[in-house]
Amino acid sequence: MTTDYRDSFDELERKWQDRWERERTFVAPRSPGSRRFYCLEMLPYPSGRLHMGHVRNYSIGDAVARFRRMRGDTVLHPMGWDSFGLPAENAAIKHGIHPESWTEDNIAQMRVQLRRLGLSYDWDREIAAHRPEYYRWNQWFFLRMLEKDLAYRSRRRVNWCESCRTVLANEQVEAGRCWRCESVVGTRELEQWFLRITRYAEELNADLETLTGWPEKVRLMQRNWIGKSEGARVRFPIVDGAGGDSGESIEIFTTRLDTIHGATFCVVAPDHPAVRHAPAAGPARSGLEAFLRRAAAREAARPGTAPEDKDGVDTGLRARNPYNGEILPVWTANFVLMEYGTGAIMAVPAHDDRDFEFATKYRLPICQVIVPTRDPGAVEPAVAAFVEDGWLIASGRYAGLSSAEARTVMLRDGEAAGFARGIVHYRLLDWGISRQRYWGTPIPVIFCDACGVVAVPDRDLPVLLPREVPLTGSGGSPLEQSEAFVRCVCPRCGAPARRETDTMDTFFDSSWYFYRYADAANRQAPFDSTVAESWMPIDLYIGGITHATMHLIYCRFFTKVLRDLGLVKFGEPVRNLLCQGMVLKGGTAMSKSKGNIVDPDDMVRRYGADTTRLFTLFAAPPEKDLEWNEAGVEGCFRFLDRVWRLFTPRAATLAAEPAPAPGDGSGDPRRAALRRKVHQTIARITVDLDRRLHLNTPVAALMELTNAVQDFDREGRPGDGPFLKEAGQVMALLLQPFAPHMSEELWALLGGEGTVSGRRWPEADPVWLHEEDVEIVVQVNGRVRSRLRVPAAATESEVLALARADAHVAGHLEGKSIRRTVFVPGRLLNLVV
RNA sequence: GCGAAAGUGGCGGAACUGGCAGACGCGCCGGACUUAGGAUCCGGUGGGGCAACCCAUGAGGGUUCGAAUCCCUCCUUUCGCACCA
Repeated sequence: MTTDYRDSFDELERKWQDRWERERTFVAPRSPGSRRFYCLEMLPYPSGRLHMGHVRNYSIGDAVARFRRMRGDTVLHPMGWDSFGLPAENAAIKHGIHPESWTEDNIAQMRVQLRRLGLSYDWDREIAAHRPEYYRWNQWFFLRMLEKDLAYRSRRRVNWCESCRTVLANEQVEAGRCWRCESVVGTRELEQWFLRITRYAEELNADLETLTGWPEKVRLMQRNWIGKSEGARVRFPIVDGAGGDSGESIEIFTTRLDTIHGATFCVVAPDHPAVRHAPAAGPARSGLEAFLRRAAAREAARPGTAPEDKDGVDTGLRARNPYNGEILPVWTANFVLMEYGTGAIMAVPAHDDRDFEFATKYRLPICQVIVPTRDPGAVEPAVAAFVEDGWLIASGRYAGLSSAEARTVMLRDGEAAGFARGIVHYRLLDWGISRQRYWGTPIPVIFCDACGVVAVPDRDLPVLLPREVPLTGSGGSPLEQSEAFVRCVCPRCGAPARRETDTMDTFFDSSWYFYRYADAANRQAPFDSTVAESWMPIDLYIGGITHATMHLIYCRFFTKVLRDLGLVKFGEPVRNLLCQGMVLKGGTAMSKSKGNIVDPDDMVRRYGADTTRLFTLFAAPPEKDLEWNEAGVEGCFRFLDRVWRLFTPRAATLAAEPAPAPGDGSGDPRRAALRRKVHQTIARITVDLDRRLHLNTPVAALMELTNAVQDFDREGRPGDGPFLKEAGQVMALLLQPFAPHMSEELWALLGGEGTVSGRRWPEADPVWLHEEDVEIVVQVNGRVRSRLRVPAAATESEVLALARADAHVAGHLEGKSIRRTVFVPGRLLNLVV
């Protein structure tokens, strides 16, 4: 007796989940053999509830992991928790729960949810960032970086989010707003710990070239973020009223040294030191002060955003262009930023859009020195800046050179004369990791009045986060309130000392966690190098695009540091990166405030894990956004239901049938067609998973196969058993990546040996892959006129003869002569008349 | 503004290196079985004539025997960056 799929999926899915766990099916060995596959999904923050974005992410990863396992790879597929961070602390403040219990409760809940989805994780390797056995290694890495001068302390103006009451790294400020709470970010001057990621700027940029398994989009975003620009610094001496050197100078940064003869003024940032040296008296003075007030007011109103209009004023200072001796006025204006380059520029209105706009507004001279062709006729007056490279004119002895040549030659001359210096500039800034919050890794340093900043010795790690700390959400670092934590003795001199009370940015935690998975139980070291190297780099890393310039730059940086510490031999942690799209409902991302959340538990309860997973894979290709559609979920459920009804009522009978021999059925067109479909489906799905990472088309192929079996079965005949059995067993095997529970159940019912999870992926029998008869499309002048069934091996002349005889074709050939024929064997014949 | 990606039925999406456009699913229409059906099964489903043909992959042009696919121009959408010198 059989039951409805609707009544049995829950029990069935739980049964297989229990069995996988009991048999430790997905536990990976300590080190893999030659064929390994590290399949990783970005670790979640334990918010307490899984959302559909997680389900999609993990369904994609699980499909790949299960497929690779069946293909014979030793697969590492772990899961863990990015469990430090602000929400736990906020929950503690709001509800009076300790962040630790809040976090652990959430983890427990989410683990249950993940298990119910039947994801093939090796839970033995589970990690959680907030546990001392994990974060002690954060501290250990920090100390290594301190030794290498990769971590340093500096007083700086930093981004400050008032709402989160903490510092933000540059990467965490998006258009002037906090990446987490979206409130406007201000600045504060604070002593902070920084990681010298800029030391790796060049390598981080150059190695992007080697990341061929990454989406172009992410590489581009990183390239922009690193912002490499090659140029020169040039010193412009400040001259006094008589034209003599004042002894002062301003240094400008330019990437277009070739245009320097066209400089007609200089511009410094409003907060540039030179502004303070502007003449103290004279009519210009009041204008300057008014401008500085305007700039300050604008900055206070909308910090960190670009002003709407260019605004500036002549400082009264004069500078000499060292390349041609020309005396230029020095302006200060709101479009020049102190944070970039030297905070000062030479303005070349003829060849820079911003300079052009500014010069036009203030009627400053525009002087053309680059022309688009080597040999221009008359030079037209500029109506817009010509910003491309070209050839130099009006540039003294450099006239006639190309822009590129000129940059090289002029830099060399300027360096020889001592007023220019070639530099490579990066937009990337050092990573500020200090956070004035409780729920994070304590930074392992001690301040001693006598010895200064002292590193906590390795033997004293971990520096434990004290449990009882008042959390109010206001004031400085919460750890300052814990006397027992703060007071310590200096490890160097033994005098009373104070501990650092800031904690680490949680992005530190997630920058290396994938190494820990490789050797999660290690108590002596963050990981054993040999073991980690046997699994790393990650073969496929799956997550959202949101981390393109944060996590994914930090973790590349970290791996380069680990390499330089001698812990690993490679410099890039991720071979292939898949950025999956978002899950939308009604065209926008699901969110509580919009009230358009679809609860994964609800879906699993109503349709089961298989259906829920199947839908997330089927409804859209992985990298595109997916619109949640309940009717589509029903469709996936119906598909599984159909598979169920097709095979389970007679599973016992089929189980007793023999498998068809390799050539069986070839004499019977109906049976041959089914076997062909079965084997073609194997081939198709294998290619899609193996080479293209397409997950929606394999599901479609499985549906087609089901339809074919249904059609075959409609006119069932005695002796069909072996053929149905083959189809059912192949179906069971191919379903494993997409609907693993149904896969196992079907396999078991059809008398399959062992479990599908423990079996090899099926091989398509080449005999059934090629069709004996193929349909050839006959075109006349590129338009389809007929279709012919011919033997696969038919030659051009044979097909041509058949085509001429075809009534449809003949009608279009009447009264015309064939000028040319194009024949694609097995595909098409095009007659050009 | 700069840069990137993408535009295919009513909808989600197929179409490997240029070779049958619309696989598969949803929705819709018709039918069967039914007391009933939002279950299941069968048939149909890009548009126009409804027959043989014509028109269709954002718009326009080009290359080609042949273009959703390659090239050019434009439009739209999404994303990223946004005075980066």
